[in-house]
Amino acid sequence: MAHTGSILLAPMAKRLGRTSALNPAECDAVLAMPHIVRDYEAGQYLLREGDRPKYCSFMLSGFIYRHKFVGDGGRQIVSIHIPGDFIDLQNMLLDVADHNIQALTGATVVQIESEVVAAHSFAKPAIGRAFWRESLVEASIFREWVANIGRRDARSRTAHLLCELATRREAAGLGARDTFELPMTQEQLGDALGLTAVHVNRTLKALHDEGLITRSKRSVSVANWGLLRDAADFTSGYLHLG
Amino acid sequence: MAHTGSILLAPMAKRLGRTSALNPAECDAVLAMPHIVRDYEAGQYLLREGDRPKYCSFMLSGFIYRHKFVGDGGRQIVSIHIPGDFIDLQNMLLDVADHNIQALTGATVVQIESEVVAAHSFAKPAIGRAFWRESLVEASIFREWVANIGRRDARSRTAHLLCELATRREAAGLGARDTFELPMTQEQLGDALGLTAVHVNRTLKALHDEGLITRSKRSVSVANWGLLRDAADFTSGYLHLG
DNA sequence: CGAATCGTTGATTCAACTCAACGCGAGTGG
DNA sequence: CCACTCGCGTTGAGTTGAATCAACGATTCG
Repeated sequence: MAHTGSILLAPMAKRLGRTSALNPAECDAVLAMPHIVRDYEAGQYLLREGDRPKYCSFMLSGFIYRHKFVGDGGRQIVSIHIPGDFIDLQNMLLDVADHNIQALTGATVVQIESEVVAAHSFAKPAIGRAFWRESLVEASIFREWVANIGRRDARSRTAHLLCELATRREAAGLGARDTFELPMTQEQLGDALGLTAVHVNRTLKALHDEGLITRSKRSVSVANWGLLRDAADFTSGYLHLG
Repeated sequence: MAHTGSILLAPMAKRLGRTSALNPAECDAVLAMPHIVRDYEAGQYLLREGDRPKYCSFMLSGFIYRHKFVGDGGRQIVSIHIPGDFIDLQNMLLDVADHNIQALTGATVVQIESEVVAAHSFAKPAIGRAFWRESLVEASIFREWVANIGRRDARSRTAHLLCELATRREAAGLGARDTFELPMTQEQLGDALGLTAVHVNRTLKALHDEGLITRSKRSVSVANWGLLRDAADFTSGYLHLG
């Protein structure tokens, strides 16, 4: 179902306007982009490595993650997405997907044809800058993940992921950073952190015992932001929020 | 010294045309971009975290790498660049640099003001697509590095880096992939791989003893591409070369 | 020749992995 | 309504891949 001027694109326009100023005409152009809305079930794939993506997706609700498989059967989660994130701007100008995109929970996204995004981007430079910037911020997050996985120990690495998600959630207007739902299994956290599920369990327990976080089922609360941030060696500059 | 239509931009136009078709007018526009040429000495910084970059750089010769420092004094190299690579497209639309850029060897780059690149990108969409695409390919490489560091052991991880550099060198027209200069210290290789210098030494020795590579001083030769590729779990898809 | 940097190797330690068992809650079906 | 399964979390015991610590070679360069 294609819409025009749908209210469903308002969150996307808001996100683009978060760090890139859009004037009313540009904002209207974004809101008028033809799109479809899709719901995914937990575990469902949005895209698989080797596919030729046609759409750019923007998240309205749920959790979605992207991952790559490696030769020995393991896999690495390379990013975790929350409402307000774009999911495959990176595939927009690339023919073949180099990784998988999968719903972590039930999730709703709006999808816009890649060529429509490109057309708008080059028709109105402010829109193009906003989209391009989003893809550059994502690259910055990848760099931080490389550093996080390559050079921090399990405790610091795990704390860093929690700090990042808390900060991104807050920036997306999804609530304060001191309590948030994290519906990932410890297996999935391990795949994101380059650790085993068992070690994630022990690490979370240690963070809990130190009084940095509290846990219940699948949600995490930050008990002491300052201590967690220090443990994580976290600074938010790489998120380019400001 | 600003130039117009300089022969120095020919490699850049060639690179942009490698995967994105540019017609003669677009190609001329690229060649006419005002730019300066700069030489850096080994170890010199092109940009530091926290700086506000003004230029986009394209490499003509040498090796340049980008890295981040972490809290405990360690650092992580997040990318290694060879002639024909763009170095800070990612900083083009971001105000503050989130990492350091440093010359690994003596290096020559052409620098173009970020705003000039942006202006050309939006004036001629084919040029914009080519630049944007370059930044997306770089993001894809970051994703592979996350997976490489997070989920492969030292042997496979090290072999993977060698395969990547060999493949990128060949794609850049710098020579066959079976022998190439790698002027990095083992300390630097460790910082790129998330390993210690000592363990890099042992790992390279093991790859040598297995007959996968040969070494002399600071250069590496691939002795058996098939075996090295298998050890590395390497496939070139993520480089988006074709 | 001396100093400095980098590479090499051995001995030891440790962080994270592996293997294994058990607990627990949510479904599910007899 | 209970027994069963299944997925996930938790914990312990033992192993291992990589780090650490330390010493010594090799090369370059002033």
